[in-house]
Amino acid sequence: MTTPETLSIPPQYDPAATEREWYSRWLAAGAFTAHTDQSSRVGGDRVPFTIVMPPPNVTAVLHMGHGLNNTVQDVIIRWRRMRGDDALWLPGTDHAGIATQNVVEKQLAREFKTRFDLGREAFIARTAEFVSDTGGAILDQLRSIGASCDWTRTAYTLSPELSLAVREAFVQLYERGLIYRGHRVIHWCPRCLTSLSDEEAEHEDETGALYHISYPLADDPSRSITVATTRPETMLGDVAVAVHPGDERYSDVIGRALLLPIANIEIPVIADEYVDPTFGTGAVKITPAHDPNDFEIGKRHGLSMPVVMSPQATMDNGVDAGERVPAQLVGVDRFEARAQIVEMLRAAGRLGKIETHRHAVRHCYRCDTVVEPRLSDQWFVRMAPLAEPALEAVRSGRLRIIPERWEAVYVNWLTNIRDWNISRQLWWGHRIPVWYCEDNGCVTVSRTDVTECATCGGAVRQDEDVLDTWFSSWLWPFSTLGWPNTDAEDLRAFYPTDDLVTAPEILFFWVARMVMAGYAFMGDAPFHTVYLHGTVRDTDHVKMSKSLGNGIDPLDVVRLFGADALRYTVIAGMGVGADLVLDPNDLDKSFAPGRNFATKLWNIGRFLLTKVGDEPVLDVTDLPFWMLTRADRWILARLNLTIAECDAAFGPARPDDGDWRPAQLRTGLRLNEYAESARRFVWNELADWYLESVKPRLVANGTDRDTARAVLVHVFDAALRLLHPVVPFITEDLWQRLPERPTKDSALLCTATWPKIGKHHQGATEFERVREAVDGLRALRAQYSIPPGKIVKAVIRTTNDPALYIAECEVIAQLSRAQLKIGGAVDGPAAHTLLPDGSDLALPLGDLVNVGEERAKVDADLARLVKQLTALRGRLANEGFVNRAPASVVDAERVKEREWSARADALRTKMESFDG
RNA sequence: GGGCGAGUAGCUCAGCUGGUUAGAGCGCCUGCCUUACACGCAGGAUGUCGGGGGUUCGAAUCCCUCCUCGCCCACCA
Repeated sequence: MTTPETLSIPPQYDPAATEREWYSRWLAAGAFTAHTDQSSRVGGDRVPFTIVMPPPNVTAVLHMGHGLNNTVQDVIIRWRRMRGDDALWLPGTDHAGIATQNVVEKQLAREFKTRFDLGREAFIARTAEFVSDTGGAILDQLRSIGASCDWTRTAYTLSPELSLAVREAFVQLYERGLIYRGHRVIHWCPRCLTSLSDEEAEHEDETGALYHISYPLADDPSRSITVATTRPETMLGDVAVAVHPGDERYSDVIGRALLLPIANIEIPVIADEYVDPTFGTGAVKITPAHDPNDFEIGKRHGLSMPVVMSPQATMDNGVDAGERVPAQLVGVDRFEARAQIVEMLRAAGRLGKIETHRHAVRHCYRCDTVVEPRLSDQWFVRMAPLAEPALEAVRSGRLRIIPERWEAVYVNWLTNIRDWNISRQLWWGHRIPVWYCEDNGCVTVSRTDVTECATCGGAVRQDEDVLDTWFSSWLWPFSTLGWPNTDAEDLRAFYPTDDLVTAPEILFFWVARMVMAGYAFMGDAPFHTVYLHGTVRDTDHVKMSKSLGNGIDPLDVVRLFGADALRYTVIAGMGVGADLVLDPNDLDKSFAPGRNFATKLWNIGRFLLTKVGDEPVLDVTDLPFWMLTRADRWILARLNLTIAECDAAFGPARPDDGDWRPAQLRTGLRLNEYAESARRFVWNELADWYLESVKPRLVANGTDRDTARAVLVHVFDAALRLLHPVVPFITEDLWQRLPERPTKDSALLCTATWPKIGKHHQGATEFERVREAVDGLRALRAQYSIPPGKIVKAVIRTTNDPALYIAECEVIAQLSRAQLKIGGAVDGPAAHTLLPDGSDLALPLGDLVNVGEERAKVDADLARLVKQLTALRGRLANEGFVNRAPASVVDAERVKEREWSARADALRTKMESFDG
């Protein structure tokens, strides 16, 4: 037998070594691997629970946003794993078309090269090499925060398997008439040299100018029409000026010609309902190739559509432009051209007033360049038919979004959905599976590569463009499981998945589109719950980002405090859907909650384990009622309550019968409440009360020691299970050190079962009376400034069953440092406290009376000063000025110190005489 | 322009469908290195729950209104 003293538990918890050790043991045991054949959907005996990880960009480096996102997923998946589900958390990365291409192009730029110098094949090879060298590093980083992903199923959007899915999806949609090639004005990034979807061109409010330009009538130069524009450089592409058909100011000029300044071209005045006669001058210049509205008007009126800018957004005579752009402007950047054209107009006397104007300008979401509307040929997905089932999913309760308020945003977007431009003029991505015949121009859309024209056998050429990155991401919940092979075991076992955890920023980019794809290709929603968490921000509430330099590297936090501290801080500190505010300049403070809790947990374990020893313990359920003390029954009851609270906070894992009932829509996944319940139990109940009260029982030999050991181990075992999802490493390490016990059901805590609510014992709340007595005594001690070391005598006179207090006398004495007498008279003056059960708690005062009064007086005198100081100090400390307090504060502090030290001396003298 | 969210202790935030004395962490104050833990223990202070109305026996919680922030969406040139 090993005696408690010989057990070796390091006094300091070493996160680095512990985390490395346990993570590799979990991996070695295959603890994270889901088992296809265990899924109840294919005849197994476990209900599947699946989360697909939002794939980070393959070249990404872990930041706090990832840390938060993946911690949430890990807490959920570990919870389900312990609940006995066939839990699958499927990890992977996204090839991230534009983002990755940009990274490699930047590398090339340092070598003074462009991708065109390399050519398409060499560029793709180089990018692929870069990705295979450095890519996926983020997945390794996720291991260090404890992510329990099934790494055997790691996916990548550009892998052969997923590329097959992409091609299948494209062809299917084309065959269903949902993909088409369109000729229209799209958002064009002149830096990335590609088109963008509406979602990728982000609005940003900017102060610009509204330039008024007068266009003279061709046949009467004395008259002119004034138009207003924020983009004068596009005037060279004007093909008309439009007015409202009912606008009397212009009724006589409709149909007549205007002379477009600079270009010196005649353009007509046309009438169109689109024009708002009350806005500006009521006349609008029409530039069909560089404005989506003008494009529509142009189509209605059969106007030509001259392109006057190059793809790089320099002025240029493009398609249909003739010589509109004068030689001096060709090649000039659009913003420089704007300035020059304004000057030219001024010189020609055609420039009117210039007003400052606030308006939204669209920017490229990858490089922030101002997007240029541009006429071109692109591939589009017809979205309205796809949106229908996605809307129905939310309306019927098949799909819930947490927090609920995002549902309205989701519905609004889907209701007003526009077609999705999916072609990108990039090289890094899935090439569009369309081939054009060189001879007859016929188009072949194919699942397999095409080498010759199907009709004429002539040479074919594949479409040069690649697909939007999100065209592969939207297939993620099923492409990663084996689709388009609909017989794939994983697909049958795990689709539909369960929860999707992500940030609201990609609700449209990704989440809504996944729902649409789920219905379009699998006939069902890809998941039943979308959990949208907040954003990580700094103390100024600015979103953390590497470029702003206000980020926190999660790996720094892991290094300093351990992964558990990071995880606990993040989970406990974040309400559902709320942002998480952390201070990048004070990691100690930001992660104190997690660090402190991990240390506390370690110390609880260290104490408990050394006292309990390593002989096997009894099963607590076998212990007869009479062997349990009040403290035992109380802590067992608190454990039951805590389990219930944790279960309630997590909520139902899935809807009972396919659809969520209205009452369930807002329940569950309150991870902060779960963490707080578990923390409160181990710290404020187990450590502060039970552990303290059980100390004497553990040093004495006999059956009561065994009872205490059994309860202690049982309760701590359960607590570690409850805490495991949020702090997996430290709980696993402590759990492994617990002595042999009948309830140990797994070699690893990681795969052990979630605690169940145990037997309810009679009188489980009686221990509360002990707590109240101790609280009462402690309060009296504080009130009368009794030194901590001094043992006082106290008397409890109870109208209830005095046996309760008698039996717990030792515990009360231990916790309050009082010699307790039950019943009897009190000699001389005494301080009294009425306990909640009606008992009278009396503390004989002797000489203490005066001390108490004096103390009360001092307190009253200084209360206001202290109050003000506290507030002021708090504010100053918070602003970092704690050492530079204004003189008045320092003075006030001094006064207070002097007062206190004088009074304290007097008190001390009195106390000493009392002690003697 | 439309929609949504937030405003609760010095700071960051919980407080769900209205019900004892409004909570936590950090910070602050007092006292303790009490052989598990000073990243701790014990005790303590601090809130006209953004302002103003209303509903109710009762409101931080429901309704109206105003103020201040933040986010999302949007083709008025």
